[in-house]
Amino acid sequence: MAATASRTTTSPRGSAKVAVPVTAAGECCASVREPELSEVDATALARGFAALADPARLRLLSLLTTAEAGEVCACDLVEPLGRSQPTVSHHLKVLFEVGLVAREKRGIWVWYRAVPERLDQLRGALG
Amino acid sequence: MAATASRTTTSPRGSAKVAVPVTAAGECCASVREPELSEVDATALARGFAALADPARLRLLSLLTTAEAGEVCACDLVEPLGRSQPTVSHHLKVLFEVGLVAREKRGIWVWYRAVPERLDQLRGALG
DNA sequence: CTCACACATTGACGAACATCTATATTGACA
DNA sequence: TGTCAATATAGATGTTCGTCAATGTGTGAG
Repeated sequence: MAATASRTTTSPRGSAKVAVPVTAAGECCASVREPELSEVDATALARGFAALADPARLRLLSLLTTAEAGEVCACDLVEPLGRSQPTVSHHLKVLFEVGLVAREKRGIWVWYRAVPERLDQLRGALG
Repeated sequence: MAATASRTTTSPRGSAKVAVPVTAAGECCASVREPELSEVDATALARGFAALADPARLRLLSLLTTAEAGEVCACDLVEPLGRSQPTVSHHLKVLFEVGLVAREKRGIWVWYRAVPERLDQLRGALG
């Protein structure tokens, strides 16, 4: 029950805006600053932030974004992370699936690099 | 095993940087752009992003940040969210505990507002 | 004092997650 | 072809999370 319709008491300042949003479902840049963020857009955004909601993945991103070569061999990510190889592989997969990192297989090794455009996209959703 | 030390094969370009970071543990603004983000900083950051990793909470933030009055009564958040009152209360608590929203009790009602500085802080951590 | 309402807390339950060990897959080289 | 190294996948396990119904807490009206 909205406060505006309740009791005989003084209502707490007119009810919340219900302005119908223009937010197209598949739009490029949903943001928290948009009125009435749709459930669909919110779910997509949440998936992005969920990928950032783990210390191991944040540290992976840190290692990748600050790598002077712009890319790092997966084999050089295991030890600094202090987790098992399968765990690191798992986290890299999560980051890859949400588009935060790209990978390229060269011979035996797989090289990972950050995708700054995707980071910017998520940053944009916060402001 | 780092690729640099393995086999007789051509090693994949010198091993990753191991530069000791200056990142003070309790520092204000840890970021993914910092080299060797510490586990402690990463965990703190991850907690922040975890609060953003849910559609319901993102929609709550959207409702709060775009409220023209700058604040919204909790009673006006339940229906637009399409979740039960206890669930909405739970999500507001999560947002409150990570500092993304502030609350003020006035009489029967509780008014919530977004804390843009905190949002900016998380945004800063991405760039 | 008592009732009705706003909001928070509790407890339960299923889903999702982080991590590990073990194993499969892929590519290089002898 | 067979072996070894780098990654990925599978399966298992303990933990965290989102949700709701039920209940508790506090506040204003009568």
